[in-house]
Amino acid sequence: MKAVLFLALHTDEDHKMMVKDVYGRINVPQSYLAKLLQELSKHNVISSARGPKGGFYLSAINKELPLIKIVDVIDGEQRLRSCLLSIKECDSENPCALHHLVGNANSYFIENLENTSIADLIVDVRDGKTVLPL
Amino acid sequence: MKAVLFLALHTDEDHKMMVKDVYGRINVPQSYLAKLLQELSKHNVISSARGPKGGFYLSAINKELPLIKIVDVIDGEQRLRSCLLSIKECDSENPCALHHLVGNANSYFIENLENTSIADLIVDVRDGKTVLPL
DNA sequence: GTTAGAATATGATAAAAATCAGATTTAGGA
DNA sequence: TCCTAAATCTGATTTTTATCATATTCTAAC
Repeated sequence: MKAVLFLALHTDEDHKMMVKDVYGRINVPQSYLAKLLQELSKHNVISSARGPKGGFYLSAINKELPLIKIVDVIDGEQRLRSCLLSIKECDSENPCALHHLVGNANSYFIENLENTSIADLIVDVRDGKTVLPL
Repeated sequence: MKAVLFLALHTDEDHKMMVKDVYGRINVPQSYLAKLLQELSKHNVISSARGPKGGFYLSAINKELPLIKIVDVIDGEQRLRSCLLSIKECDSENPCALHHLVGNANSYFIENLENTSIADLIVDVRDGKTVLPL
């Protein structure tokens, strides 16, 4: 997530960045970051170009993607969507014991991830409304 | 969490249960469950008695404990309380890029864990309002 | 075309979390 | 008092996740 936002902030089709120029800026080990970015690239969440002048970057299309894409690719679609007690049939009709504790908090969060694009976030960062450190 | 709720439902000072009678009911490996229960017992979230006629159980006092205690003992206090981007200084004054996506969803959840006791949950289970399977 | 610089692919290692196993302590009952 | 049944303690093993290393493929520029 940090890496994608960082790339969104600093790259586009004409300005790419290599892993070795990113990992130090966001405090993520180089090799791990490389694997994550490759995974995101493979699933077309971010873009990449090989060879000299190559690197990772976010195209205009990439930047319009909802944030949930990043989560789904890296952590899997179940990560945010499964019941707290891992009960398959848990829903508002047949709620598990913890269901009401979450209430709509989780779906609220998921919907935000679905309705917010990468571009939306960097607007706020550029405006100084939010921060993206380390 | 499942184990504690299960114990809350089936035990008290006069009716204890051993790990071997619990793990199968909640689909948790015996040894892992044993370690978790010992940890909870050590921190007085649940009660235990050694020797014959011994076992784990929830005292009346245990049952009045807020659910957050379980999370804090097992996963640590930071598990639910740290910023999504792991930024130390992230708060509403100085929000990280993802801060508003969570909004009050997380604090809503945490407050529910703080304000709901184990006993509160088993009332609903006993009334058939919620389920506690596997 | 050749070279060099980048991502990509693949598998190995390290660290963390989950799980297992066994020795130790405690307590109830004969 | 002794035996047995339970939790407790400790460390080992397994599994998962994170991290590393390296060979391969692609591509821009000369």
